Amino acid sequence: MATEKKLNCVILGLLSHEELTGYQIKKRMDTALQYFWGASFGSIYPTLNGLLKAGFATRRQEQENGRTKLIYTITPAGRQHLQAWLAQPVERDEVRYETLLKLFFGSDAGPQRALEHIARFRQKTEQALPYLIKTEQTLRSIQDKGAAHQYYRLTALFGVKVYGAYIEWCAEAEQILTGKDV
Amino acid sequence: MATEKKLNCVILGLLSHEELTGYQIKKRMDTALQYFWGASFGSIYPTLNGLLKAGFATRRQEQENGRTKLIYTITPAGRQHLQAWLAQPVERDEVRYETLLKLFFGSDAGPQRALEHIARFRQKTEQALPYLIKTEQTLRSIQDKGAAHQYYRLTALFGVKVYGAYIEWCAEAEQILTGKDV
DNA sequence: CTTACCATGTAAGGCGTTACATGATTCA
DNA sequence: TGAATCATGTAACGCCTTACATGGTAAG
Repeated sequence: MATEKKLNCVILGLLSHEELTGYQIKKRMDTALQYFWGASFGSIYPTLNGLLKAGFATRRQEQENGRTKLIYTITPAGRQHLQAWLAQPVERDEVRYETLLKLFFGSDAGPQRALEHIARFRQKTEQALPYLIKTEQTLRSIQDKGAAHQYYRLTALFGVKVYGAYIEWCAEAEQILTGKDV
Repeated sequence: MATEKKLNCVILGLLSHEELTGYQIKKRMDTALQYFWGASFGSIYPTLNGLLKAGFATRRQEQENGRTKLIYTITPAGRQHLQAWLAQPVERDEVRYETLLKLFFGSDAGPQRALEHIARFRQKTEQALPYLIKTEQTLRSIQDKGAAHQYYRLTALFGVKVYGAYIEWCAEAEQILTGKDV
């Protein structure tokens, strides 16, 4: 079956928990999945159509205050497909840190430039960290109320750990670049 | 100029340090850049041709034991282009953790499955970590001999920190899933 | 009244992977 | 002699982002 398209599985996964519109799916990606997966509207809507055609989801229209919503629901076939994918080993985790690229090649540009890149990286990280910490704490407190919470918590914890490591690294990198390093 | 293609910059960056063949470039990506950037031959060779056409690199042929090598060298225009890119703020760092996806949606599949995914993730991480630690230590010891080493060290240190966080997370996640968590 | 948000989609174009195709050398 | 490594490239195909296109509602 030649490597399943991941976005299919992400969306199927989200739909396995609750009915959603395309717009809401995008919001989940920008919040709960933010630190480990992302997608744009331009890929979400066509993917939803693909899911429909494949019989993995159905949709219905609803009006809410004059706004038309297309609400997607996962089908039994969709659940089955998702479970099959979930059971398979991970093919590949991918990272692409442009920040590290700019540091790796940054010796000619000098420490000032490197420190700027690190500062921006730190800022983004520090901005996202409180959300992650709060999410992890919330999920911890309710993990006995619904099996899924424990699994969400796992991923939030990952974010907390990794973002924490980012911040530590920023501090050490700054020390090294300013010569305050041992 | 509509967002520079990153692989151009990665390759230009590598060439700014030393002359390389396409094959060697691939090797650098599989070792030194491994934990923050990757690319396949199918993208490297066409990109090298693009660099040639753009005037950012030149190449010459050499024979070594009957093997034909095409060795690429960065041009002044290439260096200038690289420096301009280096000076611009990072547009986006990207991560895509399939492992976390499988955990996030993994409640129906149960803890056993989740633990398997974590075990494989841990294994890959533990396998790569010694290389990172050794690299960081080596670069630390020689960072006064050549400015670039300090910048390499920064990225190796990033790898050490982040992979360390991965391992910590694996341990905690296992505790949570096996109910040994507080 | 205007900005932000809710809501859905298409089109163009770029980027990248996989698979294919070829061929030499080195080492066990 | 067979496997691994060195070495270069193309073609098909898929996936995704950006930009475009549209239109309603809520809040300040």
